[in-house]
Amino acid sequence: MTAPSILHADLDAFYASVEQRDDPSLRGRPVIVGTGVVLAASYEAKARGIYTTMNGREARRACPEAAVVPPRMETYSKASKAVYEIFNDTAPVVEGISIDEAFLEVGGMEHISGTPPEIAAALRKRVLAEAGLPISVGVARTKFLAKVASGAAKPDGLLVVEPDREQAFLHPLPIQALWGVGKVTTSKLNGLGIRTVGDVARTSRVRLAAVIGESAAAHLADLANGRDPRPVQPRERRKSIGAQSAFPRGSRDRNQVDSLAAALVDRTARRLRAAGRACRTVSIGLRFDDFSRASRARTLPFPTDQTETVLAAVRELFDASGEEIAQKGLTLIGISLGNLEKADTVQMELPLSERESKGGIDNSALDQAVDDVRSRFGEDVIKRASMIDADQGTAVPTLPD
DNA sequence: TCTGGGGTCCTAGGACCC
DNA sequence: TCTGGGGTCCTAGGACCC
Repeated sequence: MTAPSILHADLDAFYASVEQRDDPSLRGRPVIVGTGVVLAASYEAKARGIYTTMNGREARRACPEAAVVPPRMETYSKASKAVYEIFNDTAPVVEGISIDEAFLEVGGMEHISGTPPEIAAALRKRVLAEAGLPISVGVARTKFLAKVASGAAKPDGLLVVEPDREQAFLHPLPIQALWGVGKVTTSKLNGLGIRTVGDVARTSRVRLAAVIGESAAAHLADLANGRDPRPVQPRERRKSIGAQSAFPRGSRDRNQVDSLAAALVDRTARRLRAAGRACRTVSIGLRFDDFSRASRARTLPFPTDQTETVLAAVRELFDASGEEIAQKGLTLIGISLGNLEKADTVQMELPLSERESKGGIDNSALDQAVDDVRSRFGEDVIKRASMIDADQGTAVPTLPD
């Protein structure tokens, strides 16, 4: 069996730790980040029963002595970048999972920086010294085991799972420890009398598949038996980008909804452009008074990064949901832009004369647009040009000569 | 516990293509 | 009285993650 060489590094109570780092008066005290809802709680607050997503009012009642601070997302983002620099300096392959956790592959580095447990210990020291933040690290043979190990090491700990201890470590854990097992899957498996990871390992794939489907069954059976062939690899670029906003129940007013949607589109489209990306699929998400949800999507025939174009699509989608919104009342709207591509396509609006739009197009308008783009951006920027029928949304591929 | 804001992945059916 | 089937794209919904 191969030796453990995968690290899972996970910053402890990340947002709260950043606050305690930046304000010494908060150290050693219960700290709650987020006013409306708890986004993060320091370990001192967790010890008093405070948890993430908890209602803010509830949290203050449970722990009146806690310091409640508003989130400072930019500061957390900066702190995360500093820690990722240390990750990248520590391992040749780093797979970022989120703002506060990552996998590191450190196999074959004995002669350079030591054994994986030694590297993990050094990493923890560096993150504390240079970023001022506590971090827990799990070391194991697979990603899943390393992740569970870092969780068991918390707070501010290091845990190495040796290959001959894997079963003893894993099997007593509740099934929620398995990646992909949440509330729904837990209750389905409990129905079969399955409560621990060991129970999953001892249950046949066929029996598992009968309640959770083929694919999930294979996945869980693998994890429960210590099989996890996924290598540590850098993440591909993000696949969607979005924003959402919740509000007090009962909003049905068309104008209110429209202006909030426009603000969300504006925010999201800015981020899209800042990332140098363009989207083809525009989706909206809705949550109603009764907490039911719905989504609508539309895929454009061309990629765009323009606020106006996205907003037009969003308005169409809201129009299609108008009746449902009026009936049920909204409590949340979200905008999501998917099918992201590199923003290397220019979309131009080209008004056609009535004769052209009714009686077929003679391409002279397109030629003109191609000339226009060439004069603005250079001779060889155009790889392909299409004409879009604005009413039907269909693209007519047309190659420029 | 009456529930934020950012994401990923999976399933399933229909359209459309060859 | 039945049937082609494989592949891709799109939409909608849902579970799950941090």
